[in-house]
Amino acid sequence: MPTKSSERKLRTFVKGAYEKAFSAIGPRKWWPGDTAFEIILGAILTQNTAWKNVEKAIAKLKGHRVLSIAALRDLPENELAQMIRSSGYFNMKAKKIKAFIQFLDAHYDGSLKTMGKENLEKLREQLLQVHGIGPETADSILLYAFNKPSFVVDTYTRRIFSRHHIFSETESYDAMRDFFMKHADPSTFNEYHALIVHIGHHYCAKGKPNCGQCPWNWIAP
DNA sequence: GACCAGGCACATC
DNA sequence: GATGTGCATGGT
Repeated sequence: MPTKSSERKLRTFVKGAYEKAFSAIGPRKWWPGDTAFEIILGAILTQNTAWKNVEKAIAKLKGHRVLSIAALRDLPENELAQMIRSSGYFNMKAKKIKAFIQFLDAHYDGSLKTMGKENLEKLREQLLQVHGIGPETADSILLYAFNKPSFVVDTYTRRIFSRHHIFSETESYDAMRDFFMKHADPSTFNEYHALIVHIGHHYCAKGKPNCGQCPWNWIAP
């Protein structure tokens, strides 16, 4: 149980980190993707995968003119898997994409527009029931495809903020999400996560706190 | 060749 | 509830 003064420090760090990062780096204008559906596909395809490999997969889908709900609904799973090879785990991800479309058809008559009218908590609960959609993917979809204020936590969030001793390296996903939901401004959730990913690319995967190479000055007071 | 990349499901203790 | 493992390509 954090004390009131430590709580205040954390809140200050969270707000300050965003402001520092924003002024150091500038707006990221995320998520990269033209439509809500493309964002959802990207969220699934980027699971534990470098974005560059996802771009190739999405380009291939576009090239075959199957980057739409209707086209992917009819495309056999094994053909879909081959098109998204570059994103890795392609058999699993093809199954996940199919599972999402089945969910959309079953609950929202295949309409993302209808789906977007549902409230955040209900949607999150439903998304987490879909095969292949865990907390990060669910929050990415909610925040970037549907503009709902659900903070996205990822491997970089854990890495960066644990190195700054804001929370432990083994902190649970929900605890970290709750932390940002409580301490950050909802209107910044979108940019905040985008900035974290940008910063994360500059933090060495292994490394001690303040190893001298990671750009601490981007967020530290 | 090792390690990493914007996770998740499932088995087992 | 914590811990371990399979999934897989592509860049450094």
